Amino acid sequence: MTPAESADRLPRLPRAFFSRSVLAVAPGLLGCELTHAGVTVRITETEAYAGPRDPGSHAYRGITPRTRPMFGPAGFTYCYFTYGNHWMLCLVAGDDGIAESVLVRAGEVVAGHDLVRARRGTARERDWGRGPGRLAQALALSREHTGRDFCRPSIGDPIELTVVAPRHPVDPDDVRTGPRVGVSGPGGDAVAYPWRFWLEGEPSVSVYRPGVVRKRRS
DNA sequence: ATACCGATTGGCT
DNA sequence: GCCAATCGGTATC
Repeated sequence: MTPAESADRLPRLPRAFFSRSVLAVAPGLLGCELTHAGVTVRITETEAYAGPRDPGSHAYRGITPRTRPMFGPAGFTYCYFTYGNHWMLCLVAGDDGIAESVLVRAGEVVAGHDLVRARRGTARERDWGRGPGRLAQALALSREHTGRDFCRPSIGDPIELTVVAPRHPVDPDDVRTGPRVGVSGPGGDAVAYPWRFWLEGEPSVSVYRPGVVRKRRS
């Protein structure tokens, strides 16, 4: 079965799925299958970022050209570039005007192995989607994929990205939560923001790394 | 116009 | 475990 065929067996998750609170959407994406550019991954790790009141979010300082998709309706992508090398994939959640999004941090490659092998170079298979930068590279996502409607792609401007429900149900006992990875400042607070979600025992889940402590810019 | 920095990764010790 | 790479976005002057 080709990746496109497997993705087409199940309907896309509807916009209503993403229009809920990001704290429901982020864990709800675990086990779901994400397909883009010939590759399908099973999502194993996500993080929630919640609006201008969340100091760990890019939306904390208000709307900017880069973060604009986050302030729009659910069901759109927010892709951004960081550290001079890496693209990240976020899926916008919540209501229009509420800046919420889910960072897709890791996934297990379930289709399109040959494409991923070519895109990820010498990396071991376990590392193909282990971390948000690696995952975006496996899925061939970059600047042209931000701000795109993946629930109802517009005619003539297709984004070939689909998210479908888990092929096999996720056991709730396998879902773990903890502090977000690499978030500096108060947004990395393990008690106030335990907004990282992952599937226990999955080799593709990225390693935890605390954010660097630095004083908050005024 | 310029300085600072990051929701990371890969290579090396 | 440690650290350099690398550059666009954002803030600041």
